[in-house]
Formats: sequence, structure tokens, C-alpha cells
Amino acid sequence: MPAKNDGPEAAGPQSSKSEQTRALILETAMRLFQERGYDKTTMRAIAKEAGVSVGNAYYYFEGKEHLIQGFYDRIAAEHQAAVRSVLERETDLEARLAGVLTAWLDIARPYHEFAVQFFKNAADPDSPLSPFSPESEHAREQAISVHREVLAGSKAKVAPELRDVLPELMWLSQMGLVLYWIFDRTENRERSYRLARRGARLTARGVALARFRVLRPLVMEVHELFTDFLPGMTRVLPDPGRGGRENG
Amino acid sequence: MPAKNDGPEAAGPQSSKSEQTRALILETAMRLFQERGYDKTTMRAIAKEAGVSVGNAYYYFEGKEHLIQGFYDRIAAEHQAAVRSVLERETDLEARLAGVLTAWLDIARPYHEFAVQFFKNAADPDSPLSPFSPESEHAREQAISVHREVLAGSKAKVAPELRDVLPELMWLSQMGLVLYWIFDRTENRERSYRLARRGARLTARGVALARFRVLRPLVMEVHELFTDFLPGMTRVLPDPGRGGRENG
DNA sequence: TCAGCGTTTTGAACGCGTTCAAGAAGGGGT
DNA sequence: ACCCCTTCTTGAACGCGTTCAAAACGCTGA
Repeated sequence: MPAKNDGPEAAGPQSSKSEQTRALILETAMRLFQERGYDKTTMRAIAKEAGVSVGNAYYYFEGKEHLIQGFYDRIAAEHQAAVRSVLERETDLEARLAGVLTAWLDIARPYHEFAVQFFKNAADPDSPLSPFSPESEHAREQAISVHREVLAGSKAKVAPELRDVLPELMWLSQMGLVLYWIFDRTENRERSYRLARRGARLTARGVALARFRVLRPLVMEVHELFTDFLPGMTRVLPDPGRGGRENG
Repeated sequence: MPAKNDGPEAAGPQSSKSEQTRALILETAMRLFQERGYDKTTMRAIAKEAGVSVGNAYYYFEGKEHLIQGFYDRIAAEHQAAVRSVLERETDLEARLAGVLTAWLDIARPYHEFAVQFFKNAADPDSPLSPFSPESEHAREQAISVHREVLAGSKAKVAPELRDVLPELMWLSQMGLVLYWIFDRTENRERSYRLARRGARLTARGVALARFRVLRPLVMEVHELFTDFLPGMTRVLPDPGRGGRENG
């Protein structure tokens, strides 16, 4: 049997010639993106700099936007690592949440410049780069589980109705922070940091108060709404059909 | 002195030759967008169909994306009109809010197909089409004032701390609904309608409960957070005012 | 060694949004 | 009548992302 693949994407992290070329193209692209910005980096420039042909880049990546997937992965990995120390140290819900959010801001800082391009694609439901796309499911699930840990490792007492939806809610509000961050033009993203800290405080206080009797109906409402709609958000398509390319 | 202009954009809604050409291009573009979708409609096709040259379209509009501004205006106008009957009829906050939201969904329905493109541009902070851009300020202010009316015309008793921020909050949650709607693939956007109704209920109950004593700190938190950050969102550029105290 | 076959690589070509130098049209002022 | 200045219009040309038929490569079995 010859070396048969299901396409270049299907291969694992082996160090074959193919994987090397793929990695070379990705790294070159990421470097140029950071040096010149996304728009000013042309596919031709990436190919030239990497010493391959344009067509070759398209053999490994479906298009230019797919080359920024590398940043997703990098940020996610760094964040996961950075968060660890905070989660081991703190037991206060507010501090834990604030730590996770500000850690993300720290890590994402170098990429703010072209985060817009990032987000433009994320805003397209059909794009695999959308945080709600099936392709992002793994990364999304990992991000949510960070918030699960934020909650579980804290000494905060959580209303039982909120237990299961809260991590997803917190992830969603993190997406809100990211959105704010993208629009944030202040120096060093100061306002984003402020929002992160305040948002963490608001969340912690909300969770604490959610155990009061008077709030029972509201909490139930929140619970129902998000058990109902979060699965719908994270699984956008009614059918799996990752079907043919609609060319045109 | 000859007929001097500050450019074609500066002219009011006169019916000069210039304005006619501009309108012709815009109408042709909107028609083709609806017939073929945004991506499949080329600038060359718009120009050809309108009987002008490509360059001429660029004389009147800065680029292709600017041609969808027409939809913004159209939807906003229709929504403003549709909402009137609801606001005159109902006095219940939940019903008023649900009415406003579902009216938007009704009106926006025909444009869902290419709403993505819509949103891709809206997601760019530098784009004048962003709902947070200075260029959208008028439309945004009008949309917020609809929510002001929703609140003012209802018999609901609102905690004083929320009075001034609530309309903006409601508008923000409407933006959230729009986001959900864009990702919504269900038939007739059923889930979006569900979300609108449930969101309205949640908001109404939250407002009702916000008057309880125990919630005072939470309400204050919400109030502070949004008086602090909403002006920052709607005025993207660094705004020296609002020098609230840094919070540890 | 070589033919066969899947994998990888190539770069010209396509269609698109956008730009721009050049010209046409439309009026005053003389 | 003529020039002049502004506004409007043109379409070829540019640079880009993307595609594709064809070529080069590399491995396997004979």
C-alpha cells in the first residue's frame, strides 16, 4: 500500500516532508501577519518568503483566512497555561474569574492590531473560524471547561439551577469581553482590563445573590433560557452537511 | 459664483441629476443584492445594470460595502413605523419589549440571506457600518430612544439606578438578538423569535425584581458598569472624560 | 531498473474590488 | 462667441485572493 492520505489535513503531528512544508507556510504567514498586518500581507508574499509557490499554500490551507487559525491555537494554548497559576492560587470566585479574563487580555495583547480581521471572519457563521462553528468545538469546549474549573475551584456557593449553565454563560461573557477588546482603542487596552475586573465582580456578586429566595423566578428564567439556547448557539447547523462548495 | 459643492455627499435630498444618479446606483445595487446575494453581485454588474460605468459607482460610494447602508436605513425606518402600533397599544413592559423585538425580526426576515455580509462589516470597528461607529450615531440614538419609549410608556416601576442605563442595555441586548438571528439557521428563524420572547420576559422580571433591597448592590454594580462602559462603546476613540476611579 | 500511481508543487490565468488619468458636460464671466 | 472651472463620467489598468491543468517528485511492486 502506498502512502495514502485523506488529504494533508488528516495527518497527525508527524514530521513528514508534507508536515514540514505546511508548518513552514503557517509560520511564515504568522510572522508576516505580525510584521505587516493581515491586509498588507499577500498570499504571494507569504509564498515567496516561504520559498514555495502560491498554489502550494492553497494546497495546505483552504484560503488566507485559514492561516490565522494558528493564532487561535497559540492564544488558546498560552491562555490555558497562564491560567493555571491563578487557578491554583486563588479560591475567591471574583479573583479567579478576573485572573482568567485579564490573563487572556495579557496574552492577546500582541495580536490586537489584526484582531479585527480575526473577528471579521469569526462573525461569519459559515466560517470555520467562528467561535460557534463545529470546527471550533474542541477549542470552545476547552475554554468553557476553564470556566467550569473557575467555578468548581472557588469557595462560592452556587444556586443549583445555575451550576450547569454558568460556565457557558461565563464563556459567553468572555466572548463579550473579547468583542469589547476588539473595539477598545485606549492605550494598553486599559478599558478592557477595567471591564474584565468589573465584569468579574458583577458576576461574583450575581452568583452570590442568586441564592436568595426572591430571585428564584429570575434564576429559573435564566436557567431555562440558556439551557434552551446555548446548545442552539453552539450547534448552529440543523444538519451536519459540511457539503459541497457553493462556488460563485 | 458657479454651483459649488463640497462633494456629492454634501448635498441634501435634492432631485438634481447628481442625486438621481446616486439613487439609481443605490437602488440597482439593493435590487441585485436581494436577487443574487451580496457576494455574487459584482460592482461591474451593478454598474452595467444601472447603465453607468464602474468608476461612476465609486464616485458616489466609497466602496461596495457602503452600498448596503441602504438596508440599514430601510430596516430602521420600517421598524420605527411598525413599532408604533405596539407602543400605543400595550402598557406591559414585557409585551412592549417583545413587540419591539419581534417586529424587528419580522422586518429583517427578507434580508437574512445576506445579513452575514452586513455583519461582517459591522464587526469592523473602523467600518462606518459598525453599529458603534460615529457614522451610525444617529441611527443608534434613534434605536435607543425606541427602548426609552418602551420603558417610559410601560406601567413598570423601575429602580432609579437603572432608569438611565436600561434603554441602552436593552438596545445592547437587541444587538445580541441580532447576533443570534444571524447565526440562526432554523426555519423562519423560529429560535430567534423564541429568544426574543424569552429575553423580553427575562428583562421584565429582572426589572421588577431590581427594586428589592437585597439586589441593591447588584443593581448598583450594573449601573456603574454601564454608565462607565457604554459611552466608551458608543464612542470608540479614547475619551478622556469619565475619569472614574481605578478599581483594585 | 523501470513503469505506475498517488502526492506535492508549479505559475499562468481568472474574476473581483478598486484606482486614476483623462475626458465630457454644464454653466458662468467676459 | 470664447475660455475656464467645477462636476460628473469613463474604462483600462492594478493588485489581490483564488483556481486549475499540468508537471515534478517519490514511493512501491515487478
